[in-house]
Amino acid sequence: MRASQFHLATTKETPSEAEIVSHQLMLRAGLVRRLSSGLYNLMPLGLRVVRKIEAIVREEMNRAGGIELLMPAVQPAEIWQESARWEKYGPELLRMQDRHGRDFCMGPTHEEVITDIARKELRSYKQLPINFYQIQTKFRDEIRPRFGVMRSREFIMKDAYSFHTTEASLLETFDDMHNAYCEIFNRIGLEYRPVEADSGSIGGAKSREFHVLADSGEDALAYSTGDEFAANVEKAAAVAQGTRGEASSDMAVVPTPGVHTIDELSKALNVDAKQCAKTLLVEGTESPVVALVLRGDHQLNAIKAEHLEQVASPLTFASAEAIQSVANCDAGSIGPVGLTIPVIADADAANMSNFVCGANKNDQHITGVNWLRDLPEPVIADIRNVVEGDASPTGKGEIKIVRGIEVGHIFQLGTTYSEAMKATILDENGKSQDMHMGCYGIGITRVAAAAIEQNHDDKGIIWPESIAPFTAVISPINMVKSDAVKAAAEKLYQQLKDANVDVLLDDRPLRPGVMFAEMELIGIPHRFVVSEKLLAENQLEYKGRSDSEATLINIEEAVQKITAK
RNA sequence: CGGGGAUUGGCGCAGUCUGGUAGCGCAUCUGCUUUGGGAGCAGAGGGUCGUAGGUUCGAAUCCUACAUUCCCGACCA
Repeated sequence: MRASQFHLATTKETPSEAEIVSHQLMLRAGLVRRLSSGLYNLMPLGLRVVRKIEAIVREEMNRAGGIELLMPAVQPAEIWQESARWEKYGPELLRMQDRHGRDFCMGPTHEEVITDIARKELRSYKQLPINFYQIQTKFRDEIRPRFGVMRSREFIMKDAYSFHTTEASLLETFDDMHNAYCEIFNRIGLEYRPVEADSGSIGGAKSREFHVLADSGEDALAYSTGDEFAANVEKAAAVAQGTRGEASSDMAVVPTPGVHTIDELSKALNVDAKQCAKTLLVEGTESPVVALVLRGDHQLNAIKAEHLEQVASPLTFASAEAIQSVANCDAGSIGPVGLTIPVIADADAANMSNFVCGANKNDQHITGVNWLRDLPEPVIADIRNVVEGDASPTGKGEIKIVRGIEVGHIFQLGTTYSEAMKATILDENGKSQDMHMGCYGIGITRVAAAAIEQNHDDKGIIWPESIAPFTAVISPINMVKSDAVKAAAEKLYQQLKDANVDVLLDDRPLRPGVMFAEMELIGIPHRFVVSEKLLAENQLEYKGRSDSEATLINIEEAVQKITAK
C-alpha cells in the first residue's frame, strides 16, 4: 500500500473525550472515529487491525473443529420469548418493531438463534458434537458505554456455540475451546490469563474468562503464588484465617460523635480496622432486610452475596427509612448486636472476638463485642472479596491481585436453552433428549484496544506484529527530489510485497520528522529509512518499533530482516 | 438511573466571574524557502459560541428548560 493512496489521519493532540490510553491512541492514530455514544466507525487503518485479529481467530477456530456460519443481527422477539429472556434481559436489549408492529431486537448474543438452528437442523446423536461459530456485529445497549471500543454498544464478536449428547462431550469441547483460546492469544502475542469466573446472567455450570493483563483493566484477578489457581475476584473464594479468639473483654458503649466509616472509627478509637465489624443492611428474600457483617478491612462481594438465598438479587442496599426502622439509626452506626433480622457474617468476621461495631444508635459504637456471648451465632458465608495475602483456596500459596481486560469468555451452558426451546435429539436408544450446549465468545474489537493498552509508549502504539495494520513501512527521505532514493524505495517496496510482507510505502512529500512521528504513533513494527546518504554506502536504516536505536544494514538484507522472523 | 464535569471554526483551548458584538495554537488552502525527528516566512478561508425560551438598549457571558457528550457507581466480549 502506498501512503498517498491510503487514508491516514493522525493528530498531534489528544481528543478530550478519550480518557484511557488505548482510546486516545486509537483516535490519534486514526483507527476509529466516534459516530455517537458507544458507536464507532472503524477507519481503514483500524479495520486492517480487526481483520488480522479475525483471521487468527478464524484459523484457530477452524483448527479446533469450529464451523463458520453467519446469523442475522436482527432477531425476532418470538425466540427470545421462548427462552424467557425477552423479559429477563432488560433494557440492554435494544428492541424495535417492524412496519407490521412485530417485535424485534438487535442481537446482543445469539443463543436463541443458534438453538433454533440446532433444533431444526440436528436430529441424530450421530451429528454431534458440533460447534458453530460466527464473527459478527453485536449490539448491547450498555448503561454506560466507555473507553471507546473497549466498551462500545456496537462491537464485533466471535461467538461459538457447541451442541452435545452428553455432558462429557461438552467438557471435551470446552477444553478444546480453552486451548484454542490460549493459542489465539499466544499467536496475537498478548500477555493474558485464563481465570475462573462467575457465569453471570447467561447461566450455566462452569465458566472461564480470558483476560489481557493491563493496569487499566476493569476487572481484578486473583491468582495464587503456589499453584495454577486464578479467578476473577468476583468469583475467587475467600479463605478465613485462624480461629475465633477468647472473649476477654466486656462490652462497653463508647461515644463516637461524627464517626460514620470504618476508617473514622479506627482512627477515633485507635483500633485496627481488622478489629472493627462493618454491618451492611441489604434487601432480603424472606425478610425485608438482612444484615451482612464483614471485617472492617474487607470489601463486600456483591456477586457472592446475591447468590445467597436470603439475599435479594440484584443486591440492593436498604433505604435510609428501612435502616431506621430496623436499627433505629443511620447507616454509619449499624451493628449486629440486638438486631432481630437475619445476620449473615463473612467467615473472617465470624472469627472476630472482642470487636468494635455500631451500637444501632447514632454517634455510638460498642467495644468488646463477642459472638455467642453478646449476640447469637451468625449464619456464616463467604461474602467478601479476596485480598492480597489471603491464603489460596487451593491451600497452596497466597493470593496476589492483578488487573485485566476481559477479552474472552467460555461457558458451559448445559441444557438451559435446549430445554426452553425444545432442542432435542435422538440418542443411541432412539430416545429424545435435550442437547447440552456450550458457548464461547471473543470480543474482537476489544482485543485491539486491549493490545494497545498493553503495548504502547509515549510515542504511540507498539503493535504486536501479528495484528499490526502494516508490518513494515518504508520511509524515504526527500523522495521528491532524489531519483535514486525514489528508485531504491520503489525497489524495496516491490521486494517486500513479493515476499508477502504487508508493507506501506510512505511516498508522501513530507519532512522526515513528520513521517517518523506518524508511523511511530500508528505503531508499525518495522521501519526502513532510505536516504541518499545511506544509498551511497549501499545501506538502509532499520528500526524495530520498540528498538531504542536504529541500525544500518545492507540493502540486500532488508527483506530477510523481516521474513527471517 | 444516581453523582460530577463539559459543549466557542475540523481538533485542542482562552474569553463567561465583572454583558458592549469572538480570539489563540494545531490542522486546511496559496506562494516562497527548507528536507534525518510533527520546519520557517508571507498571505487566505472557515464559527448564527449545543438548542429553545427569557432578562437587557445590547447576551458566548446573566436566568430557565431541554439536548448531546465525558468521567465515577450497578451490566458485560
